[in-house]
Amino acid sequence: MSARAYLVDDDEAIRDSLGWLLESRGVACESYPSAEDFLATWEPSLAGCLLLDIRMDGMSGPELFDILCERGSTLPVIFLTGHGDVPMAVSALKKGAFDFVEKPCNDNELVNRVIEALKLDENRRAAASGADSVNARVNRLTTREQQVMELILAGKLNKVIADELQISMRTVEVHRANLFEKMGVRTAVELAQLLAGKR
Amino acid sequence: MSARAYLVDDDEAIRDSLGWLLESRGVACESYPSAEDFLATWEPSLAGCLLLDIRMDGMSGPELFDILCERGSTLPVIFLTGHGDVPMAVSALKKGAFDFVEKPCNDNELVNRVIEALKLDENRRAAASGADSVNARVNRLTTREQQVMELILAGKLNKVIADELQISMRTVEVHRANLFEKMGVRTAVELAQLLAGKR
DNA sequence: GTGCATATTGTGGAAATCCGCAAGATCGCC
DNA sequence: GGCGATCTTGCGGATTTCCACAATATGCAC
Repeated sequence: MSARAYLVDDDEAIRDSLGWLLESRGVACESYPSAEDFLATWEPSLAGCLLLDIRMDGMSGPELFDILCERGSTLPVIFLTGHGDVPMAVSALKKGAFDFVEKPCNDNELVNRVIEALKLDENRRAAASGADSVNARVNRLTTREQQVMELILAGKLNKVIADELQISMRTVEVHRANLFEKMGVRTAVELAQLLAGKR
Repeated sequence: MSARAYLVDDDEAIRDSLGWLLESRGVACESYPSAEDFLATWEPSLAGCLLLDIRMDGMSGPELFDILCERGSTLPVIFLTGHGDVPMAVSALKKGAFDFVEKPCNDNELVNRVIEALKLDENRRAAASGADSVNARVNRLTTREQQVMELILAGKLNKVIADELQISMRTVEVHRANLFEKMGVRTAVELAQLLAGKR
């Protein structure tokens, strides 16, 4: 499923006009008539951004946003509202909403925001995939190799590691070489930088 | 100068009442009748938070905020406004304002926000001082030592470093030992972790 | 000129790392 | 029982690091 704008609004006229606007600017778009409908479809891999009406029958926009956040969604959310409400805007933005715009709004502005949001999501996913590949590599390490890695990252010498793990230095050397191989690094420094901030 | 709430509002009545409210809750407070007055006093070392009225004679709150941001201020800013304006709230928060509250507002709420803002600033400064101490140490390194450090962080062996810098291995060893000493680390791994994310 | 910081190099030895070669033990799975 | 993954160890040599001792050169500031 490629990246697209997910539009959630209970007003069919708005879904149609906004959907047409976005498509006409080259932004793929998918519409949902209720928060519940979108929530049923949502999964963490959905990429793109979310255009969310505030007031809807059933679940409100902010309620959906809260639930998605709890479930680990990082989808940038642009709130749409017909009735200006400062506290709600403040609350939404402080919770991490991408934007909060009042209807009616300038078409160009809105499309630009959507494009910005799509770009943000793309960048985030690119960064996360890097982290994932590192995690995947860490998980391929055997238990012993992970233990040795911890001690290497603590800056300890092989002899000290051998002592702490109650094994011979030679064994430590073997684990060390194997885990470097698996992690795709050639020195302890590279390893430290690869895992910077991950422990 | 200890941390405090800086209150900027052109309405003397509000300065007095808000100042009294904050003081009565144990929050040190300092008032300014105009954005220009505060700007004249401001310096990067000012710690605490800023309570900023939107509409004022002369420079407006958002204008002051923009200028402070340009000058590198990290002071959390709470905007105060009497006339709800969603686009302005959105703009302020997206630029990094801490909060945006409408007057009149609940006293307890406001004091709580101020306390949160003060805590945020304190945490930020604590984190920054750690980073600063690292930067200070880096700055104490000589040019050559910094060059050698870069290459060490690139995971290169002393012999390679010697080759690239066109100096003897022995000299690299000397620089290496000296910079480790100055940076307060004992291994290249510790060095890499100390500078994680800083280059 | 003197003094200080910086940069440079050499010698030589102790300590540590890196690595190929070889091999034994355990454990779970088919 | 056999196979594969994992953990383990030893030997020996090449390579690298670490460091004390010793020394020369340059440039800047007082």
